[in-house]
Amino acid sequence: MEIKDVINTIIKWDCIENLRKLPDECVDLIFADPPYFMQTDWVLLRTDGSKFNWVEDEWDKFSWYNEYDNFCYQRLKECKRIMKKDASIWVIGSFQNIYRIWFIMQNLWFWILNDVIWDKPNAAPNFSWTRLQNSHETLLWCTKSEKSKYTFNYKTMKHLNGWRQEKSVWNIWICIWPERLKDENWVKVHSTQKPEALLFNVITASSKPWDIVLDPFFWTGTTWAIAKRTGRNYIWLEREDKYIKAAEERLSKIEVEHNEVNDLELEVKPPKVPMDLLIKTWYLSIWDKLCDRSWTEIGTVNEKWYVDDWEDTLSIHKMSAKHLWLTNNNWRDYFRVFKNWNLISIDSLRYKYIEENK
Amino acid sequence: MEIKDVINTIIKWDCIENLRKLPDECVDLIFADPPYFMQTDWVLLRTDGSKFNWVEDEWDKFSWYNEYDNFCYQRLKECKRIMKKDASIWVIGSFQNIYRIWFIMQNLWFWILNDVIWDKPNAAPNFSWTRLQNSHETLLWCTKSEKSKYTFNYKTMKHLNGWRQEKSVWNIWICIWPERLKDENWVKVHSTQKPEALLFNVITASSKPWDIVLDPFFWTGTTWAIAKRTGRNYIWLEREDKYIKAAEERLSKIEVEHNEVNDLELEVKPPKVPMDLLIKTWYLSIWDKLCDRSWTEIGTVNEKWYVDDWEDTLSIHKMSAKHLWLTNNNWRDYFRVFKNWNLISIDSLRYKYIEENK
DNA sequence: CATTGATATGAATCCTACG
DNA sequence: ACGTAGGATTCATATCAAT
Repeated sequence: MEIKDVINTIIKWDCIENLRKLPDECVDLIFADPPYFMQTDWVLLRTDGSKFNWVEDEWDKFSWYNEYDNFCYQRLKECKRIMKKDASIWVIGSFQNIYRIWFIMQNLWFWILNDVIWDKPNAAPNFSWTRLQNSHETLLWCTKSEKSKYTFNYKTMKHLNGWRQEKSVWNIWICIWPERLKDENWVKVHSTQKPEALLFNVITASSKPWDIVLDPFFWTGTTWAIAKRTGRNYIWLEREDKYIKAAEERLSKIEVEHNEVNDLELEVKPPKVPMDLLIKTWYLSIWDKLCDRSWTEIGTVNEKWYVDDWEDTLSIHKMSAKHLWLTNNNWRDYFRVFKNWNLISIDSLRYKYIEENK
Repeated sequence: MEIKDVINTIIKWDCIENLRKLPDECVDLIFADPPYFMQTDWVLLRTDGSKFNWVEDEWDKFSWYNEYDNFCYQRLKECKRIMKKDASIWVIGSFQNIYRIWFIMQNLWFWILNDVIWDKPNAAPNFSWTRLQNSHETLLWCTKSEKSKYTFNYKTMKHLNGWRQEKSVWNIWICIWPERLKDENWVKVHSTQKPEALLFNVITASSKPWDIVLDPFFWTGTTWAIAKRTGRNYIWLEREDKYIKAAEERLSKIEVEHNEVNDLELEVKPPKVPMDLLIKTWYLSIWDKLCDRSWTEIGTVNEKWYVDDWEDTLSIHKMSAKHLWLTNNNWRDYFRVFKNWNLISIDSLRYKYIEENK
């Protein structure tokens, strides 16, 4: 089976068997929403006597931890296999399952980047008064290995968060009508439909346009709806007809939206301005005297862009480290140059270079 | 060793050996703050060249996962032994360790009630644009077994939360000066001092006045400061002199505060006044007509304190269930009695009985 | 005295291209 | 793969000095 056969189409199949048919290292992002394993054999009543519609679907009936562990292990193992080298995976769960899941994932040598809390301001209340209202779920954001050069769109997320860096706690409303899918009898199609805002955050934070996104569990297609809208590709594994029908209808209404967020226009990396460039362009001259910020003379820049003090010739980092009594130093703002009767930091020369050479 | 020898005093000892000396089933509440097993073996400098100080203490050094797992397992096992039958335990951690901790606790057959997120609005930022800012920690609230009749002060927590149900996400500031303890050189005494607000929530939610509170790890005594102030007893295990000194000084300044929260005055349970008592004392009469809240007559109370409708004789719960088309019902407020030309709920008769027969 | 600006700091698996 | 050198970066809050 090849990627071109499965991309951007809906294919009805059983999850695990066909996951196994996908080629190695073929997807960039996985969003996995395994069943939650809630052990609710009892009927939970509201205090007014009406029945609370709990998760009671057939897929949530696992009689043993072992069975659940094995279920997740098999799928997560396949996920790891089909992930590209630098892909990342998000797994969502609650206290009933997420701790077991991360234990399984650690055994598979996934590497965790963050555990993210989905804080639900409008979560269902606790009717029994016996515990705290369970108002959050947990997402694990992991890479295939410690060495992965994963995608993280820092600036885009910062932009979406009012220009402050995005935190590990996300305040997002749970899915309600009209976003919530209902069937012809006005019954919700799926008991754990995830809100679009959550998937939007996941996809925006950790994927690029044209990346291939996969959801290995068989839900309502929120993942693919957002993947399509944000201009990502998707592989769609779906098992049950009723879900396929709802999702197809939903997807047909969605068009790709091009904008600065979806197209990652904010992710321009700042240019690096190395010492030799500053010297070549005469922002810094060989034999310029370097001082620290209190006008103490340290040394001069030589023709190899190293710094000479009275006894050593060292890289700019090693030299600042030496004078700070450290073994290494990355303090970019340590050195000053005497120019126009002022002390100017090398960093400000870099900014000047960038400003004047746009 | 007996409880009377260790209660409300500071005892210098090595943690695990002396935990083993405590008798079985002697504490009501445990707050455990194990080392987080941070694997930070590099140096991070701020942009001004200063060093970012994170946890580098010896107590967080473990050779590998199994050593850490064993460390936690030994202590949590002892915790379970010394917990009273209905005691509960809170364990705090972050993604580096909390998933391993819960795996260990599941193997010890602890029963989880909630995982609580401590959302830190003023957490340290992420300096390097590589991940989301890690702005939370996780607490696991567990009982010794599924059958525990643990303490949960629902109404008190609701009161503290603006009369809304307390959630599983707590927004609490990290501990800063002046709350943060400093030594004579103005250096923080401990790298991981927990804020008092967090401990206050834990103790208030899950313990009663005079309960015995234990913290099996050797920190700055925030747990005991709050335990003392809220009128709980404590057992204090401490290892290092510098921590003992700081904590003793801190504790000497604290006095028990009596108020409606600490004394749980809001936790008045709905009165348990059985039907027969209401009838014996003439708050309710045999043959009184029972209605629902819309004046529809349901039936009458008979001499055996059951309810007769036109066809059945059932307990008060089964009867309300029948009329609500349910298999069972615990809605205490369903039935009304026609008295003085008003409909009065049976519950309000119970309150009246309690009020007039104190 | 009020306001402003510089400085300090907190349980964080926190860089990357090149040779 | 690994070592090395060079370059880029943070948020909320509190304190304290300066204006």
